[in-house]
Amino acid sequence: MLDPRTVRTEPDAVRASQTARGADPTVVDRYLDLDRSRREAIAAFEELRARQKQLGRRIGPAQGALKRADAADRDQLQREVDALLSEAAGLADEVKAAEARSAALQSELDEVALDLDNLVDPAAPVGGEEDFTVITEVGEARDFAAEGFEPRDHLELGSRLRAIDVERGAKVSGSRFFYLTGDGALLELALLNLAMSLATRNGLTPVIPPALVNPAAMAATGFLGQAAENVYHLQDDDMYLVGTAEVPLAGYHADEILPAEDLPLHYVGFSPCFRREAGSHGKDTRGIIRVHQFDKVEMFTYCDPADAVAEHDRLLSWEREFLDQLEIPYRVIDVATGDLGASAARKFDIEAWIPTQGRYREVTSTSNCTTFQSRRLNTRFRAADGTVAPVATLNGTLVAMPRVIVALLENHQDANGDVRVPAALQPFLGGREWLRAPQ
RNA sequence: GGAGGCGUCGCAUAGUCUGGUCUAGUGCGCCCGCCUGCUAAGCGGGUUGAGGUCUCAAAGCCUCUCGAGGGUUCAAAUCCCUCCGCCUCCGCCA
Repeated sequence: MLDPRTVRTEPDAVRASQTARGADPTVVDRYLDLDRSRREAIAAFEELRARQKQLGRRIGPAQGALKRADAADRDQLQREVDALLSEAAGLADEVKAAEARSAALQSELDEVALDLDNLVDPAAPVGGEEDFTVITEVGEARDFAAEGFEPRDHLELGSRLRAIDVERGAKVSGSRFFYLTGDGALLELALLNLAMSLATRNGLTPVIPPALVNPAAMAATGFLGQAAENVYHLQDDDMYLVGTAEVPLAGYHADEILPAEDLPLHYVGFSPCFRREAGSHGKDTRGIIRVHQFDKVEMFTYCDPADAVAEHDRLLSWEREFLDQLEIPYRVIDVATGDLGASAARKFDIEAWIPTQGRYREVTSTSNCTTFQSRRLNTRFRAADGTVAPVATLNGTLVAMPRVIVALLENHQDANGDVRVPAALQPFLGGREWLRAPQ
């Protein structure tokens, strides 16, 4: 949700931002029209309501006087009370009508406001999905030809190691489900522990949140908008399965005013993630690149909006630190305006090199949502001078398990199909240097 | 799943039975000022959030806000309904 004052005072900037995203800029004008009508309706209602209150305050005393009155005064007072009551009754109807009109315009405005995406950061590259800019490339893709063997893909490696089982996943749950077994299961736990130790060393607070949330939490994070078709909904209980820990971490401080001295707040949540993957039939059908359920470690920051850009860089640096430790080649891209998602002003993706695909694939993503998300969540902070204002929120992936496992297996395989364990991960795998197929 | 109790402006509490004098009182905490070698005490004032209006801005004025949403009424913290949360007891259960 944008600040209404921004739309009012800088409509051109909002239009330009919408255009950069490939979204509709004329929403701004519909918004401004409705906003004007709404404010007129509020003024009309409040004026009537004030009159009603003034009138109402005279009724009690008048009735009291009537009760105590002598017979002589009674008729006169009775007439006065009756007059007051009938005037108040008429006014009550007007108030009710004016209030209804004002409420109707408010909800219309709220509806239109949903079509206004966050203002893009001027630093973000303008364009569509393909117009990202590459910020940096780290590490080098192995030359398997020079090493004299053809790399196996993650599913082949995972099956050989008895680490990944998609057949039984499909048997029990359907396509896009999988089991991690043996070293596969241990590998996820090792990645989790490495991530958590890195996060706590950097001062983040670990959180294990609920993965099932109510409609308010889901809506406030914006996932019931265009992403709604990818969200699992439990009809009987009207609950949603989260697609990321961002949802419960964002909802954590909803409707709160945080003391400025507590900021920035850094959380790191570990949760299962559920995604329906509607509309991606036929895409990434092999292996565990795209699945309906996986586990993820997600960072979430609440901060003073003035610090948001610096905090965004911190999240990115923590993501990079993690991949550096896994010795996986990757590149960092600055996502283009057309591919940001409604909440983000700017987004950096880290893409790991996947040898058997011969290209980079997204493994983590970090977004600066500025105050867009917090306005809907109603999460604010009290500055030193006592003023209250929306906080900025940012999120970033530390580990999305399946994709990191894919990158790890493929990049660290040897000619036999065994997989080298990077040094940083060894302490979390009982000191083992290799994952080898069981006999 | 069943029965009962509770939810008030940071915290604690009054008000709800019996609707209007609640423009929500009081204590504590916090902030400002006075007083004072300093500190404490004492004295005075302030202290929810949102929206609207006015304004360069502020002050001011108005409306809403007593867990949430509806209803009754000229008028709701107060009466009625639904929902949410917490507590106690019973049942079931990892």
